[in-house]
Amino acid sequence: MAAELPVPRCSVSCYDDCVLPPAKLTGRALADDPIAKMGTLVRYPRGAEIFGQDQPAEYLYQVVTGAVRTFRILTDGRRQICAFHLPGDYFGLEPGDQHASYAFAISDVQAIVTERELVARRADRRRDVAKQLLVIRGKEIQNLQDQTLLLTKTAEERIAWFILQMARRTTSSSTVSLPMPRRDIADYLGVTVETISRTLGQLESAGWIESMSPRQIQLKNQAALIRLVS
Amino acid sequence: MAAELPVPRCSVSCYDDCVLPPAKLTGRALADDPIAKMGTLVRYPRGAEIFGQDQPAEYLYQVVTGAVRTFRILTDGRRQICAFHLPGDYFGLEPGDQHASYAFAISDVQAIVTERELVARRADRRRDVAKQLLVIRGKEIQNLQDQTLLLTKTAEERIAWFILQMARRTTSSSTVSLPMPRRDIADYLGVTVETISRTLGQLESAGWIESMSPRQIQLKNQAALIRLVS
DNA sequence: GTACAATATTGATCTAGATCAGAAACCGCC
DNA sequence: GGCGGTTTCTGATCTAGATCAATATTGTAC
Repeated sequence: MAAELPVPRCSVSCYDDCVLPPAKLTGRALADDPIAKMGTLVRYPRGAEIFGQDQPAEYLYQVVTGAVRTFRILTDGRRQICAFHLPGDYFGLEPGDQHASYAFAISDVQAIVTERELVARRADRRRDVAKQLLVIRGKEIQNLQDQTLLLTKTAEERIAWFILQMARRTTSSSTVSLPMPRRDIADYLGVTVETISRTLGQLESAGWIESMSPRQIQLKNQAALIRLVS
Repeated sequence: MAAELPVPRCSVSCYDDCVLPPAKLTGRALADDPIAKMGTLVRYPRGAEIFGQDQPAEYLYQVVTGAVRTFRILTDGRRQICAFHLPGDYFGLEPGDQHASYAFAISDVQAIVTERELVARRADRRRDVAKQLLVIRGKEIQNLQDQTLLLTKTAEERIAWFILQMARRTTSSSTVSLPMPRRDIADYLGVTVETISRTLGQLESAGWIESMSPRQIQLKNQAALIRLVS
């Protein structure tokens, strides 16, 4: 399952249509981002392990296309999804020098992979690199704050929030793609898959969303969803 | 309620015995910590507001004595405690330039207060300052990861975890002090005060803890608590 | 296309913890 | 010390969402 770092092949995936076209983000990343410029583009096939918990954290990753989940396995066997990483997002910059989570490719993934040590050395000399590292951690803090806030809310609020967040992070059209299976969403929001299903059903009955397929939903009444998460 | 920055007075508090004697931590902070050296010591009386949500985040704080809570007020009126800050802990280094939370003194507090702009300028020139900022954010990420993990667990596990964490963060003796009221613990752990009370009662019946007073408990069977949070 | 496995939905119970209500303990103050 | 407000504890219900169980749908491989 583990993918060696240079994996220069990419199978065709049924989820390819679920993810954001990478063009503009790659452009931004390569132009404005001092770290991405240092790295090399690596491809991971769907389901591949990008890194494992407790492995040495040697690389820093930025998603270019596809979707990545990072998660931890708890002692009771439960799985906690830490985050979903979409094009433009960084992951793998752990507080320690060991990965605190697993990272797997949800769909086929292209990512810019940079040696952490190289980044660290560069940050010593260049302020913009040091600044960028601080910004990456700042974003991660905000995501975690959102997640903790979320975990104190009702299932309906969590799921509405998740849909809106995915809408914001992927295409801005009213069609939201959920590249990950229900199990992942459940483990991220701290509810069961059954609750996800039921609640999506309720939101659809209310006429606020419409499900095209399990991985593709339409926003019919975004304002109502926003009011719900307020 | 808002405390102007130089508040050079300190009333005597009944909670003074609940907090860690500051000597060794202050020593470490001033000696090893390149940021703390830049700041000035400020006192806040119990209950004082240190900063408010949406205020410009001009300062960075490090607790020297006492305890601070940071929290957010949600749109539904509920209060979410973000963190408790004990001697040695930094707070106020927001991802943005506005505070995302309130900070209040739980007991009388002494804190080293440093201008963020000064820190930022210094970080441009000195690698150790830039590094320290990254470390502070790294610690915050770990705390938030712990909290998200916690919020998916049962009330008993959350409370046992909280006691152990407080034991670790304050004196290492078997007596744990909880300087904050039950309401704060409840809002931090995402349970009700009633559940806190009942669960502490259960832990006491099990012979794992013994409550000296509401704010002071003895660990009778630390191993059992650790097994519980595993 | 057909078949099989994985994923998602729907239905019927059960329970941890919320909520509501009140009693007891504690603290600061005079 | 005794008083009044806050904090904590205890008891009785209620409910959101978990769990258990079965069915339906979807995607993949042949």
